[in-house]
Amino acid sequence: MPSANPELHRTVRDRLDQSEQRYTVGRRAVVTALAGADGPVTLPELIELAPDLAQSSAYRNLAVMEEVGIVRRLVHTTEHARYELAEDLTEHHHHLICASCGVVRDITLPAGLERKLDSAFDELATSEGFTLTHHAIDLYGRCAKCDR
Amino acid sequence: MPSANPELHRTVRDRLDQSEQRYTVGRRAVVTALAGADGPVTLPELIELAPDLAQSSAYRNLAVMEEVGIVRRLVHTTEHARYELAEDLTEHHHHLICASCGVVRDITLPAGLERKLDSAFDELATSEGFTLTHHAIDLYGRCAKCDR
DNA sequence: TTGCTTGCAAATGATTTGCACTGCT
DNA sequence: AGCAGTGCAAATCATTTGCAAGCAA
Repeated sequence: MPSANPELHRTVRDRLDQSEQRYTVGRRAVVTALAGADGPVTLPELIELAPDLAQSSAYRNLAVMEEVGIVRRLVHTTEHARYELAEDLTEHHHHLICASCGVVRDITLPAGLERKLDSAFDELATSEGFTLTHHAIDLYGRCAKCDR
Repeated sequence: MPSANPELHRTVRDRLDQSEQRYTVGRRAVVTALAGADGPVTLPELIELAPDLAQSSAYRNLAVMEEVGIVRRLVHTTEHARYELAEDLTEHHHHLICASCGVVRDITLPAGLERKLDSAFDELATSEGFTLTHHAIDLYGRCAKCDR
């Protein structure tokens, strides 16, 4: 997160309060570390940023704060990895993911939109010094079955 | 993948040949299973679709075929999960990922583009019976450091 | 034959959990 | 005091690997 929101800690505390959770030193350390990083952080990185925190506490605090909506964990699934055929063997597509049951469905965007995206993405990446190879878009929601 | 490409197996065999790899029964079973699924598949699912395959062989075949570019594994990182603050605590952003060194940098798209995407995504999801909550876009490439 | 592939069982490594202790409230 | 939070070490679970046997070139 580029710039730390000054009210961040207050907001976090409020949100924890609402869930009858405390804003402990360890949790504050996690939030501060995440807020100071310029991208999502792995657990070893987090512990490097907050060396006083035990590994297990880091995991536990992350879990609590994820539950309460303060932290986001970036993986498609907690459990098993997912595999698919390479794109040049199929066709360019993206994923529609049900946050409730976990199904993942392939979807295709309109060609015009994809073209527009490609150039926008390229421009952005170039300005950051990256050479792009591909992109992935995940849409999260609830599927018809889980929605009722 | 909705419909199985009839030349799929030929292409796969060619690609394996080029890397001095064999197209064995087990590998064919993996490809057939992936081609028949309507989305990316977990390992337990794969084994259900190809029951004669031992778990370890499934993993090994997936690894070989990923190496050769036949299979794609959908995870942000093989090793540690990554965490970040929830979006309502920061701001809506996406990720620029270096495929070589693994760094992940936050990026922001032009507001106009985001708006356009939102409506396009919503429309698409709705037509599939999904109610969208959010989306994630990952741009993959090589960072300046790894690129030279 | 020669070497890649397989299955099984054991090893590895990230994440989780039991338990006793510490520290808020 | 009472209970949530912590650290440590042990447990779990997905994935990987060693090894002996099977199969293709």
